[in-house]
Amino acid sequence: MNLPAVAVSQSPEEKFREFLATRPKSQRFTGQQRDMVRFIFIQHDHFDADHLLGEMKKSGLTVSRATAYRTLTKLVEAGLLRRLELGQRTFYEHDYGYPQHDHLLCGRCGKMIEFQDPALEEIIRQTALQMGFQVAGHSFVIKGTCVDCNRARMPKRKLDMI
Amino acid sequence: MNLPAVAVSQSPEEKFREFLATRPKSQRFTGQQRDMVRFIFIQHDHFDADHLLGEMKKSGLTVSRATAYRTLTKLVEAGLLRRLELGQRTFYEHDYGYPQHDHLLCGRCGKMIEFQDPALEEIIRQTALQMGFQVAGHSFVIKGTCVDCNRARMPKRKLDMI
DNA sequence: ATTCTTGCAAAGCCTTTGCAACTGC
DNA sequence: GCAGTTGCAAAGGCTTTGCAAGAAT
Repeated sequence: MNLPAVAVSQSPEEKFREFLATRPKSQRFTGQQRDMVRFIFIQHDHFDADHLLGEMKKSGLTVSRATAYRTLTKLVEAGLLRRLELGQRTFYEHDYGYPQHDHLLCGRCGKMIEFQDPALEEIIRQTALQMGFQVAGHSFVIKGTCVDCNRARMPKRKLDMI
Repeated sequence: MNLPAVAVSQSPEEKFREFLATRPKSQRFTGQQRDMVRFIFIQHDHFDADHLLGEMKKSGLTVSRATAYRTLTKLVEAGLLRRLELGQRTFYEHDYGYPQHDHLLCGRCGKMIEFQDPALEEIIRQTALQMGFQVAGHSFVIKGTCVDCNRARMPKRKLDMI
């Protein structure tokens, strides 16, 4: 958890119930969905479907792969999760109760580091204006090597010399 | 072709030959590879493997799917092509002889619009500095609806009113 | 001649889907 | 009880790979 949370009045579970109830054709809130929402919002991780299934199973919760994918899609539609497309894999992270941000991705350890920069919004706004483009969203990932992996790779002296 | 090309002294084909010859274990330049390099650099498109195979076949050039993928990988390693990961698909575009830039992606027609903004470099530099992150590259895509698709969807009057 | 490349088909990965059984509402 | 959800297994879409035949140096 890198960035300060955003104040929200409803629990993720409540918000999801509400979302389901107010859909064009009302949808149901099931036990598996409840387990998933709770499990996902206990911790603040970036995760993919496979990772989630593994962790839930470890905790004694059972959800089928198909249901996991189907529910993740709904959670995104509900505004609870944000989808991150990295390479060929899809990752998810909290959207509800968490500020908009972007990521640095370490190619060595796979760690994702969050950051915010208001200047980015401005670039997007300006570019869109100039191009007559109507923005729906964006994806921005800086790739490289994180501090820890850098330190591990490079002798201390060399770092001092820089 | 949106942005002005960058002056280069070698043809893409020459550059690729040189790349192959100077690899740790020297690699060969084959007929299929030559066909691909030439074909790719005749036009300035964003394309994926499937699209490339289709267009080449139309032009009477034959390359197997496996070879296409293998050669595209080498062209990226050689610095001739840049890889763009969009959703689950991988796209390619010219890197050699073409300036660094980012993209707007229209969700309706799939068009990719290129743009440059020096402020982005600065954001990357600053963020990396602050996080002790060593940058290797980045991917930045603004998603939404392009001018043409906007016009097509919206009655003219409404546009005038804005 | 040697060693790398090609093409085919098979396999890999992640994700989606058809369908019968099941379960919220 | 009706309509939406689950789980299974099968299928999908894109990419990679093992291997024998072919080509570049």
